[in-house]
Amino acid sequence: MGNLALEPLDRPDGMTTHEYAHRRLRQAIMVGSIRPGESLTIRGIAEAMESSPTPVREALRRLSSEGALRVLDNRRIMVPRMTADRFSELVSLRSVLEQHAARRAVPHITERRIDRLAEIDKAQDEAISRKDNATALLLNQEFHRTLYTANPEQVIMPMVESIWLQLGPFLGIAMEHVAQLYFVDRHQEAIEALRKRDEDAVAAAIKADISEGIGGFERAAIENLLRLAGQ
Amino acid sequence: MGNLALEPLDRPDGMTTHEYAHRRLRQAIMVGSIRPGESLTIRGIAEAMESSPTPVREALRRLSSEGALRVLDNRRIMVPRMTADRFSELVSLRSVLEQHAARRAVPHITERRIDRLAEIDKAQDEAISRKDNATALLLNQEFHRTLYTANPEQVIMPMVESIWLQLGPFLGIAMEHVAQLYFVDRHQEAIEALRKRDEDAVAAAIKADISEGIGGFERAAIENLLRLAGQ
DNA sequence: ATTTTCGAAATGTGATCACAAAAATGCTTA
DNA sequence: TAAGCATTTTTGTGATCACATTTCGAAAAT
Repeated sequence: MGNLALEPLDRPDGMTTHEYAHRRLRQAIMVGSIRPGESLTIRGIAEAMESSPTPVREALRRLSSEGALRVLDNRRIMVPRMTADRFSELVSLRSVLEQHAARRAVPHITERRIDRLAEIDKAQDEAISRKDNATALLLNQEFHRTLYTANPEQVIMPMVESIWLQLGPFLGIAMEHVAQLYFVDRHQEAIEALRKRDEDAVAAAIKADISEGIGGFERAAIENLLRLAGQ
Repeated sequence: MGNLALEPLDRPDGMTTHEYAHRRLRQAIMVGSIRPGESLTIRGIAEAMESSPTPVREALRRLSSEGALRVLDNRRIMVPRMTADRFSELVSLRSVLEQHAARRAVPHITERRIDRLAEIDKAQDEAISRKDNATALLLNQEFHRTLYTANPEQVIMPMVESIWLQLGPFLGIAMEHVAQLYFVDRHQEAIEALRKRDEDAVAAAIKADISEGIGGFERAAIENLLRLAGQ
């Protein structure tokens, strides 16, 4: 039904349609432009991106495996609704997972990569100071991703991305209803710990970054926010 | 191509073909009957289970999101090969993830469920004593799953299942080349800790269960095993 | 004997169609 | 006005087909 708010995305040559559909839907879910609870139709998406059901279905299956979508008993597909319990579960898992990812990255980190982290952090600070929440959020993700992908063996990253994707829609709602997002910056602390190759300190910085950042949402605040958004 | 070793699986009424294909392939990968490195073809699978490419493709996309399959640049699909590094990464992540899952389950555990855990553990002991490795492995999974699913909020379990799935093919190889699998039983310890609702003790039991169990594979042993299997 | 080349077969991909189930709509009835 | 019912539309699903790319195998050339 509703005309999806699917911003056209850059599509490199040779990218298959189902991969493109996956990327585009993923992006839309991540920034919260598909509202939780809203149900998606295969034909609707196919029409919106001028393709056909087959590749769209593949994209939807992948996204449901990634936790971004939920398949109901009626086979209807929707973005899962957030609850205070689910939020708490997601945040605590994110903390544990990312601390571990950070620890496993430390032995592989290079000075060059640490420099890149510093640059990303600087760009994020600038985005924050000009109140560009969306960009700041993206740069925050890039900071974390750049750290964890120092580890050449990538089994954790897809799981971290899955958590981000599941938290995304709620953050989208939060950004709509909260005047100014509160950004924490434990990144500098993490960078200093990385220079010393101090695993414990890096993990501690990541833990603080998450618990003081997204983990800072009080239970009552979450329920209030969801009520405001009509969820 | 190779005739897939796809054992027919029970198919409940109303189960869609793509879900059935997913289950069947998943099972085959989990027990290692599809060899790592062997490449799968969509048409081959479709023919083997007497269906058509469309639902098989959906199943394959899900499995690749779950880490069970890897899509190569040539778009060929295969079960990823194990390496000593990947194994270490998987096991350490499994430990962290399952300790956390166990902790989050404790507040929701009931005496009835603890009783069920005791029953599963007993059945596993029996399977071990009659050297039925395959059943023992399955019951071990069921023990862990029964514990973690006490938590009604299920965001961790799919990730744990993903880890198991990625470890599965290697365990299959191990079972072929090792005369007798060494099973640890820290389950009794976990059960006692659960009766006391002692989170730390439960987590410690799970950690020990994993590090002494699958984590007991020495690096050299893994490489040796892989060489034996022609990997 | 090894490498190269060229045609045939196999394969991934995406669009289309038919079918059955589910949802929506409009009408009738209490 | 509200509830029940039948019809129509929408939707998920799975099979089939056409097309482009890749892979494979045999023959030819070095």
